[in-house]
Amino acid sequence: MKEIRVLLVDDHPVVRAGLRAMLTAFEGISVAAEAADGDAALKELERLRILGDRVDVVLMDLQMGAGMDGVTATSRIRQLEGPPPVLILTTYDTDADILAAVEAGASGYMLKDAPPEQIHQAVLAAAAGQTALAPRVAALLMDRISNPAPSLTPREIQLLELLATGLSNRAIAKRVFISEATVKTHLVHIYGKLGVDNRTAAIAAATQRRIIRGPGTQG
Amino acid sequence: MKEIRVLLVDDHPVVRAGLRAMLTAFEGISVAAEAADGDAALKELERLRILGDRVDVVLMDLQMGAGMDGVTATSRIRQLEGPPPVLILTTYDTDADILAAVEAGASGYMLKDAPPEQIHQAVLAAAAGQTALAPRVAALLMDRISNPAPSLTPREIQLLELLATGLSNRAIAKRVFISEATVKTHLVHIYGKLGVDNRTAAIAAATQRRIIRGPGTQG
DNA sequence: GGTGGGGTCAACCGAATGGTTGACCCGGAG
DNA sequence: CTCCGGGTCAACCATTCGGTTGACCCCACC
Repeated sequence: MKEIRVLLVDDHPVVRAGLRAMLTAFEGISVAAEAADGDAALKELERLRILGDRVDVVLMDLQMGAGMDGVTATSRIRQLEGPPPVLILTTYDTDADILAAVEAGASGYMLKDAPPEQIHQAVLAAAAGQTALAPRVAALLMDRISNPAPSLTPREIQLLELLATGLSNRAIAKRVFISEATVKTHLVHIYGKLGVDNRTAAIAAATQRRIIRGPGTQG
Repeated sequence: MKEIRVLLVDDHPVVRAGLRAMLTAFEGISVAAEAADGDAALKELERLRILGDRVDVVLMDLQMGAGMDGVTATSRIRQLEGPPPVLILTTYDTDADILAAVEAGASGYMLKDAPPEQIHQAVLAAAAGQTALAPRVAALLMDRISNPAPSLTPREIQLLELLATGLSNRAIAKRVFISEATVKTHLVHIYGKLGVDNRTAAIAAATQRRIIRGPGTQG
């Protein structure tokens, strides 16, 4: 049986070391290379391709402090010729992350607190071209299918972002050159789509669903 | 020179494996035991004590999915007789977290994305009874000293966090078993300290200054 | 034994927000 | 062409929020 060669992508050296130790403890798995962000991952893939080295699975973290984030890295990788399956291994099971990753072409989604054997199985499944979802993630996806995603208009998202900066309705109105009445109209629509009934809850909901970046979340 | 014996406390098997691999790669450091949460950590310390085993440093994650969280675990450990120094190793550099950890008796605060050598040095420093702060954390503290610290009370921070989840004054009042009037009083104090004049701006300001984590940023 | 800070609460008022209805314009889909 | 959705605006009203004043309790500190 061929050995499965894995590319680790995570910005934490600690986690990379952990994955390396954990995976190499299993028979038939080796770590081809490591990368700290999406850019480095793509370069590593290119480098290994030139060397004629095989990469059977990319193990990717979604949250990365600097550099290309996991979702865009995933989609970039999937746009290569004969791309390796990308298995997401992340800390959070929050909503939009998962959808974004799946849309980007991820073939699996595991959580970091999973026991080693589960991660092992997921890597095997991914290498075999199958899909591997953590139970919690699977449940979340099912939930999301039943609950249709609210699609906000660009204008609504714009107002939502201004909202999150702490501006009042009047201030928002001045900022985008519309009347306060219009701002309120938009907000009502936004509340309806997000299933909330006040501005702070809207910010919380929108941030949670990654519709906007949280207040103060710069960079 | 005596070998430094470390107790790892982290709910992620991956991270524990990583720390183990990373630390044991250095001379003079060994991993005495591992624990997945605060409860287990205390039990491990007790068990090792009975066995006559030494623990020179506790390496503790703050965020733990289930079981006792890192801050209370830290204070519990520091209440033991001849307690080992507790070195916090976590993902976030939020103010509230850091302050709480320091108050609980942590002797260091490192971030998980730190390079191995930095973590190594921090463990050595902690074992020697010194304080070790990640550069980013140290910078944050310095910044806090120069910048007239808004110095919110724990209660105010608590309300601020609830505020950020989108709760109304009444809902917050119910949640913490106080009257709506009291909530308003606290909010007025918070607005004053943050230099804002409404709740959304307070959330934005508090998030920006890392007094709280942004809405939807659960971990 | 004050003094002060933190936490609690009530009553009050003006301002802002939430929510509704109805209306107009415009551009693209059918 | 008609219909519909997005965007704009006005008027209205109930509710909530923002802010003040004054008060009480408790506890740590001097």
